[in-house]
Order: sequence, then structure tokens, then C-alpha cells
Amino acid sequence: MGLIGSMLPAMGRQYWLVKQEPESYAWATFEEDGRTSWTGVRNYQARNNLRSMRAGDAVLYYHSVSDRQVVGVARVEKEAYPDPTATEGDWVAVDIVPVRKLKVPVNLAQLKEDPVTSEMLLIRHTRLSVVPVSEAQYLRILELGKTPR
DNA sequence: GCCAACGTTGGC
DNA sequence: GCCAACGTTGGC
Repeated sequence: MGLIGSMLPAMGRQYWLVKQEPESYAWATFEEDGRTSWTGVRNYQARNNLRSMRAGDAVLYYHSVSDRQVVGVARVEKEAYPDPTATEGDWVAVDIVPVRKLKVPVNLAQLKEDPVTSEMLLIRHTRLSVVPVSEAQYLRILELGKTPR
């Protein structure tokens, strides 16, 4: 994040959630790497969400398929740029860095039970791999994960 | 492993 | 522009 980005007030921050199969790129690997380029998105709605990300936005990290739980919080480090893995088409990537692992992972069943998080696009639009999250939903997930802000 | 949901492709 | 066929995702 550049000087301007670091000076932006936190109140304008947006919240997101990205999905990844742990077999493809687990949170633990992400933490070891310290930073990653979020490439490979090939869905227009997901791409538009990547484009809307701003440096400093919070990104929940969800393990899909075999794990089905939110496991950590990341932060947008570099805003959308052309996806280097795309050989054709108009696709973008962003760079994210791990911020903290949730003290307790929050699983899909919990998210469905909770009245706040059950409205999430993660649940209502299951095939979208990059989704916006409301501040209330974000805070509720941290609470369920017994994780300080 | 199965299948429902969904997005994309291509024929017409 | 419609829609059937197909491929992929992801929960169960």
C-alpha cells in the first residue's frame, strides 16, 4: 500500500470474501508465502468484484469443498491489474496479504444458522468465488471466530 | 461419488 | 435472441 492508501481513513473500508479449495492454495501456504497474487478468476461477476477492491479492504478467506469454513482475514495490498495467467480475455488479479488466522474457524453450518451471516452471497450465490460482505457480516464472523478486530 | 445450480457456448 | 447441451463448482 502506498502513502496515500495508508492515509485513507479506515471507515471507507470495504469487506470481501474469497473462496479457495485448501487443496489448491491453503491458508497455511498463504501465510508462509506472506503475499499472493489472486489470479485465475474467470467469472465476470467475480472479476467485477476484484475490480472494486481497494487497497486496505478486508478479505475473509474461505476454504471451500473439503473444509467449508472461514479460516482467516487478509487485506488487499495491490488493486486490480491484468491477470498474468490469462492468455486471452479481460481478466484481472489483485494482491492480498494475510492479516490473521481466525482463532476458531467459522464453518458453513454456523454461517447458515446465524441470522446475520445466513444472508451472505457466499450462501445465496454459492458459485461466486469473490463476493462482497457487509460490515455487520464481517464483524459477526470475527465474533463467531473469537477473533479480535 | 453424486447431483443441483449455474454460467457459457453454439446451433438455429 | 432463444434455448439445449455442456462443463464447472461446490455442498452433501
